[in-house]
Amino acid sequence: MLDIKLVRNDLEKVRAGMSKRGANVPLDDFLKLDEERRKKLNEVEQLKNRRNTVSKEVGRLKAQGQDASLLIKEMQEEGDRVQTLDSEIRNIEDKLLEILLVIPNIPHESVPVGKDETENQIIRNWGEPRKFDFAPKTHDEVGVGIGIMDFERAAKISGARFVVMRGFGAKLERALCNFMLDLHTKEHGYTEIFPPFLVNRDSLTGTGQLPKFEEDLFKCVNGDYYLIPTAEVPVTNIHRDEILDAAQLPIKYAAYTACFRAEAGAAGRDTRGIIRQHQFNKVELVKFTKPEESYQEHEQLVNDAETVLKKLGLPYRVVLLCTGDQGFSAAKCYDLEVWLPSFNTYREISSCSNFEDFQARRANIRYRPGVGAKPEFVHTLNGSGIAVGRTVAAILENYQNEDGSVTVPEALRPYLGVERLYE
RNA sequence: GGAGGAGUGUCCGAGUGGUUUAAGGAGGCGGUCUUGAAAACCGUUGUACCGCAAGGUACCGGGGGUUCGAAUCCCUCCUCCUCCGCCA
Repeated sequence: MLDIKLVRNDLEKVRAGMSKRGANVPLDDFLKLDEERRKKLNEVEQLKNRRNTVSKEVGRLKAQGQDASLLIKEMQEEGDRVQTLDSEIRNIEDKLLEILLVIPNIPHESVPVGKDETENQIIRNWGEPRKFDFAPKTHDEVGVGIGIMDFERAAKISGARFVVMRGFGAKLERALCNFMLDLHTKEHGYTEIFPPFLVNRDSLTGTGQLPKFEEDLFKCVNGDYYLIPTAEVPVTNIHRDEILDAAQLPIKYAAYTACFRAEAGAAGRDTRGIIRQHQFNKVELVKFTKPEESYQEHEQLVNDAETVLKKLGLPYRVVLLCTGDQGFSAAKCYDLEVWLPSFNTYREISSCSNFEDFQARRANIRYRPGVGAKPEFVHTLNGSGIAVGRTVAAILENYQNEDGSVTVPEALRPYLGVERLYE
């Protein structure tokens, strides 16, 4: 959510930000409503002031046994006006909030202006895509081949975009989760969190998924619960409506969760394999920082996520998303893209965003800069550290052998207990 | 799911319609005293919104209502505790 004062006082900056994104928002309606609200607020507060004064006088008169019926009668009439104004103001505030909640964040100045993913900027590459002396298979061919993935039974049990992982496949998922959590908690200083997978509306509004992206979410039919699309939601909302100590910052959390996405609008895309599933595992990194430190923490967050790929020996590149490709809440976002031989290209495996105070304002997450100082909004950041399902796909494709077996990356051997996966 | 109890400021805690602009205590901050510290004493200590300012308005779990006036009365929702039932 943008600062209402920024919209009011620096409309041009907001307009420029929106146009860089290609977003169309009703800013003029907003300003008109805002002005109307202030006008009515002024009037009603004056009336209330009078009412408060007169009511005290009534109390005083009654305490002295005197008649106050004249004053009471007078206030009865004003009461109606107060009630009307109050409800009008509530109405306007609802509308203002409604608009404010669907305005995306303003991109940071370092973000390249562009309309879609073709204008993203490649920042750096790591590792050399392997040259195969045989025709590499797709990850699902490899997985099905060695009996660790079962799509047919998953379709029977649940439907399309699900997979049953079996034996060392299941163990590989678990090993990767543990490997990533160990890395981030032991070497990068994150505190491990295991949050709820079902959250309420307020949490999803806090991080920006609601009200605009309801169709991407799975909603429970009984109770006001949604399945989390990412651990970002429950973990960021841990500190909703809180005032944090400056000394605590930055707060760094790492969380494993399953993630659930409806993939509305992705029909026909990535239907093969486990690249795009309704349910997938992810280790997520979340930070709460002081505003002046968030961009430096953002770079470090990207490094922390990159370390996972480096240790696994998976070639990847870092991409800075352009204004038109950024998520709704982000001010700046880097994607990590891993090399997938069967696609003959890099595919997103991690997304690391700085939201500045956009989420903090929605979720009311503040900190006190010093003793007695006024609370200010923190900056929130998060990034995949990293998506487990896509990592499985990347390992199966990059580490496959001609006989259909898969070499286990060295970093994972202590977790899996074997050096090679085969049928 | 059923029955009962409870939610007050950073914390504890008083307060069932009118000087409550929320008592009192603890903690924090500032000061006096002291070589220093402790103790004692004095002062101070929430958030948001409107306003150039003076100032005003709102907030006692959330929302709505009654009333000239609500922490206090009514409705509704949420959370926590106790007991019962069910349950991994």
